[in-house]
Amino acid sequence: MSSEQTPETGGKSLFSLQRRERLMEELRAHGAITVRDIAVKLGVSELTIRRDVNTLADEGLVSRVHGGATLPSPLDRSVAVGRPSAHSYSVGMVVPSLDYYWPQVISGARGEAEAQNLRILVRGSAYDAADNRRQVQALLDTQNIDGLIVAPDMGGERGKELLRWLNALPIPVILAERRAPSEIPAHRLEWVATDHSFGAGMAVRHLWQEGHRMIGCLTDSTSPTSPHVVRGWKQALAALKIPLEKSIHEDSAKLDNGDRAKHFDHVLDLCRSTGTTAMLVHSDTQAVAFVQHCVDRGVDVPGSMAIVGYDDEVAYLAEPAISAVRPPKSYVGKVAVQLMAARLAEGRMRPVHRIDLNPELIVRESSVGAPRGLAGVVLEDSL
Amino acid sequence: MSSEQTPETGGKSLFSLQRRERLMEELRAHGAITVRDIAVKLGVSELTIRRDVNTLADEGLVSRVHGGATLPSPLDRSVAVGRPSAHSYSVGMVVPSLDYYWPQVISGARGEAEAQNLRILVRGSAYDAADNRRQVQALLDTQNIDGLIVAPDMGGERGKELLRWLNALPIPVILAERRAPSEIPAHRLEWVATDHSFGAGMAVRHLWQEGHRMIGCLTDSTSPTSPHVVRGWKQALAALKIPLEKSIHEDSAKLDNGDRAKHFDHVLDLCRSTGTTAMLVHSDTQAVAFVQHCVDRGVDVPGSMAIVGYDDEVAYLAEPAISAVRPPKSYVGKVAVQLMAARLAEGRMRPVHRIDLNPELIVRESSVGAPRGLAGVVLEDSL
DNA sequence: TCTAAAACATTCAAGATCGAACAAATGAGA
DNA sequence: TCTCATTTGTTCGATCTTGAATGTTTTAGA
Repeated sequence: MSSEQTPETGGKSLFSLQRRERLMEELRAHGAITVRDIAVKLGVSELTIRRDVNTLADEGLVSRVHGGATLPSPLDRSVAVGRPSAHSYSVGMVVPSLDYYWPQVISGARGEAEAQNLRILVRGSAYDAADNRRQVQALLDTQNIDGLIVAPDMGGERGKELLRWLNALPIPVILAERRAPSEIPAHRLEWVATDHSFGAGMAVRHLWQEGHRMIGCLTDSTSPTSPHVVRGWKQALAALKIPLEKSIHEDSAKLDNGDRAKHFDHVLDLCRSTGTTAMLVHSDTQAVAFVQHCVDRGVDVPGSMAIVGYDDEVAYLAEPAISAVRPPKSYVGKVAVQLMAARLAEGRMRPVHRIDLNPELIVRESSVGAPRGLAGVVLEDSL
Repeated sequence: MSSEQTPETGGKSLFSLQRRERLMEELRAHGAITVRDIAVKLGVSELTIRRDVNTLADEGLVSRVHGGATLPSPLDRSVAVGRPSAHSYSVGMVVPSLDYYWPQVISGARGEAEAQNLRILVRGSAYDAADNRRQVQALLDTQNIDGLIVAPDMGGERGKELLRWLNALPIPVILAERRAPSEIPAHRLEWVATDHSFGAGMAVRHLWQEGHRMIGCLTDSTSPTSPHVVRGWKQALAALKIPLEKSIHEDSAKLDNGDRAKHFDHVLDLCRSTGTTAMLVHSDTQAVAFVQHCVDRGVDVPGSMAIVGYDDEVAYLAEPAISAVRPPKSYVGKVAVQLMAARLAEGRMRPVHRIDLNPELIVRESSVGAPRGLAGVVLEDSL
């Protein structure tokens, strides 16, 4: 074959940088290269390739071996020794609220950051993609950020666009309490998120075990976690063969106090007519309000109506104390920082990690004991 | 298999560094090696292996024994210098194969175990729930296990029963490359698994970007990972709006050599009639066979048929070298041990972690360049 | 304890690879 | 266009890696 001599470069010589890039490509494809093969392939002398290999080896990008080069190996003493990486990094953190939920996440992150010798720069944002991006950009511009932990708003096309932008940033990005949907190929994004769906399922199964056979769900559709809670509730119903179409699913997101009371009465009516004896209530603040309403209406909790709150900020304050699903907020922050530290230390070779954390079910008084049913209870004047 | 003499490097010789890496891998996978076995396996003389062992022993990475080498042992006077070596915990590990896939997982686990000062006890099992349970029970009975890493068979009712049993064990249990289905409430089980579905999607999107518009899938239905690969393939097709019902999905699991050739011809016929110009082939061994078949039939790879293999054990040996999705096997083991160490250290307060790792796409020659189509290619006599 | 087989160390040689020195070519800037 | 700095190529002796040959040590079994 006459063409055997022809290098693939088609006669044009490459600059050394391009050549080294090619060399690394071959290396990534085959794991190892011989000086001879590459020299022939690129149409340059072996000595040139050897010099390239030396350069790359000095930067720690390859391991030199007699006859060629391999991907950096831990057995290669030249790279193995000099990497204690005492270098300290700065990590930006953008969260959608500094009042609710996120303080504990931040606190977990700060604690771990201290252990990992990282600096954390926190910025609050709104539940809004445009503002998320503004805040991230501000961190990138003014601070010297080595990595980013962020909980972006993912609604609509703007959310997807934001995710694509985050995925393309030159620094590692870790989502907190968010997951990129699989249809957008954010192949570099890592995340750590609570499995709210699992948490909801746990609550439903707990209520089932206490003897409840119709279990409803009250949600707050304004919260980003709400869809996951609903999904978990539905899956659990399906697994327990509770008919979904007969089960109560109400939303009292945007109601003010007066309307809320009316809505709660409506819910109690529905419970009575469907035989529902237990409710999963998303956001424990709302659960507190609902329990209060039940007590006001003479509905015994948990006797006539068992309640599990989703989230555990204030659930213990109610009378009776409310059982609640508690997301591992501080661990979300902690694990995010662990991921970031490992990513910064290990670089690209480390595979993308995506972590689910399970919440915990805290059983208090509002959900224990067999159901007595609501049938005999009359609103307005019980007994 | 033609001859057991054939080294598995397929004739390509390795550099010394790669050989030593392989040696360490075998060592971590099996605990001990004989000079002879490795020499045969890598196709070099025993003397060479002995020299490698000496080199590694000088660095304290192995302990020399008559006939081979073992992992560094505290009994070995030459390494006994600065070792606290009081193993805090023992972790059992039960995997379904010691020949395929799992050696690298075990190697990663052992490497991390050393860093975490844990002891790992490995047992091979069959791809069978009953045997899994037997092996776990044996570890529980005879060794003093503080934790368990296991890759159980999850098929059928027996698989579910096994998971429930594992979930109820008094020690922490971590699944490797397995996920408990959400319908069984294994609320204590943690896991680390490769997101094969993501990997398949990555391959499809890569082929799409290279210009392919009909992308088929060849699977091996006997493998537990196969369903995930197929799911990822289907999802990616849907996302790219490739009609699933017109796309090729064939299985050549239980075919012997002659039938396989026929089946491959059948597949090529289908490709021609559907306009399919690219295939995702599960298990890279099968991908190698398929590429070989294409070359034999005068079908140009990648010009007329682009191929991406799933898994990356031997893909680089084919001619042309096959692009492949590479699961992060050693990280699966490594992360499992990290999870276990943290669990043993922190106890019940730590939330349950469930980790997905993304595979990597290694682009080689078999998938690059725009498709030319199969239309003009005639089987049996090209040109 | 003794013996045979296997494993090991040592030496040497062949072949390949490497690197120093110098020459030639190339590209950027005056 | 010319010059200088940088990159690349050639030559050749030095160095590295591997394997065969040979003698010594270790191991397992009688």
